[in-house]
Amino acid sequence: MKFIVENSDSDSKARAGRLFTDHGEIETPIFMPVGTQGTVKAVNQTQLKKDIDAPIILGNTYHLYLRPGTDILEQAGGLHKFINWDRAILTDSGGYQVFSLSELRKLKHDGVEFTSHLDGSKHFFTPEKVINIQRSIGSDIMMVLDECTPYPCEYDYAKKSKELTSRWAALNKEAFVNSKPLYGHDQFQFGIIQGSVYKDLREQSAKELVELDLDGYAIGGLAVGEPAEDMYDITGFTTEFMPLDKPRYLMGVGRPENILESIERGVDMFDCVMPTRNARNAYLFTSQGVLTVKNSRYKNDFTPVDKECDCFTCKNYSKAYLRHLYNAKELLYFELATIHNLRFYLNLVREARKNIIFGNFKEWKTNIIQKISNKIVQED
RNA sequence: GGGCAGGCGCCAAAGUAGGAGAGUUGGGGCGGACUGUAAAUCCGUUGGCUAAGCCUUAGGGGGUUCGAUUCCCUCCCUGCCCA
Repeated sequence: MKFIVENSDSDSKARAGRLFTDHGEIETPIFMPVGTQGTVKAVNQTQLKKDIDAPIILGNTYHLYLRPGTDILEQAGGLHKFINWDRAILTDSGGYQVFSLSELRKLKHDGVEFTSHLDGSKHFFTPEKVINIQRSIGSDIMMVLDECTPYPCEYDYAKKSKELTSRWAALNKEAFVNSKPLYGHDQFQFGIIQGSVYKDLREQSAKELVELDLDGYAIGGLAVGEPAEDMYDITGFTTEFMPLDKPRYLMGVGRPENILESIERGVDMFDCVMPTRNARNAYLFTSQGVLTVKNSRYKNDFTPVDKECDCFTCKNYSKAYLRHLYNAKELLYFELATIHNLRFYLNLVREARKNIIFGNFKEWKTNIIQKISNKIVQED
């Protein structure tokens, strides 16, 4: 995989890079909208391109495997064709479902057994199987199977889990080498560094994965309930052991301020359900702070969600209208709110990139975080 | 005009063969949470006050009773049926 670091910030580890895939270039730092089931909830692919301008989105191996299933995906010619998306796709392996569906799975030495949340059927995921499914999906970036540990996590468990993840990663690599893309475009594979909040485990995990010479490396198992300071600390510590010339992906993160702090610590890629899920739950991000648009104080506020925002929603509609749509349970609400939040996230990382290139990332970051992380209480 | 069935908190209802209590369930309102999505979900709250207590409340008024949302009388209102 070709990845070039174009510019590094002088007084932090922040970098501006460019990632090349057969489905387009991705300027980093980047935020990748989550589209678990082959759709970023509430918005369509044209909106993702035109209104949000996302160069890459996520899909999920576990969910797509259960439904529609690999046979349908293969008949469709892969996920890109199936969902009519010609930009990049990264698929998570199902490792997060090991965590989030913990009551429905059993961890084994060689894989994980899931009880489908859809119909109760049993399925067994191994590193090899996860690669094969992702071959059927045809994602540009495939993630290795891992265990995303919960928080808090005992040291001994974190150690065992990290060992499991490293062992699986080697098997992933083997399956990767022994298989081929199905649809004529290249696919790459990222490893996932685990180790909970324990630095020695993080270091070992990073080294073990780097040894496998994968196309990129992710930091997993963070943003699962630990204090933000721990997340920053572990992130900054872990990137020290990640190759400079490969993309670094912090999985599942996060709030806008989390992303900026992690960019400072050397991370290039992010994903999170927060902008999409929170949009659906009336929580909107703006340049002046966060707001809950369902609150009664907005019932006659006919100004845009964010005066400084250039998104379709802010250019055309008011907070009062969004609040009305939300309260009336109108479907247009989800679309407008999701467009706004995703545009905000993508604009934020684009701005971060500019400021890294300008060389004043840290100063910009400090100022912007102060503005965007407060809760708007007064009318602005 | 007559008969029958009803009127319970913002709304719609449940319940009470008289007995704990501003009191059940939905909805609505209000507030909060959400971090590699089992999430258009979940949680809290929703009479008043001089608030670990007190006051006022089940269509209005009156009665029986130690005690009434529940029983009786009367008036008002709603729905259905008959003239």
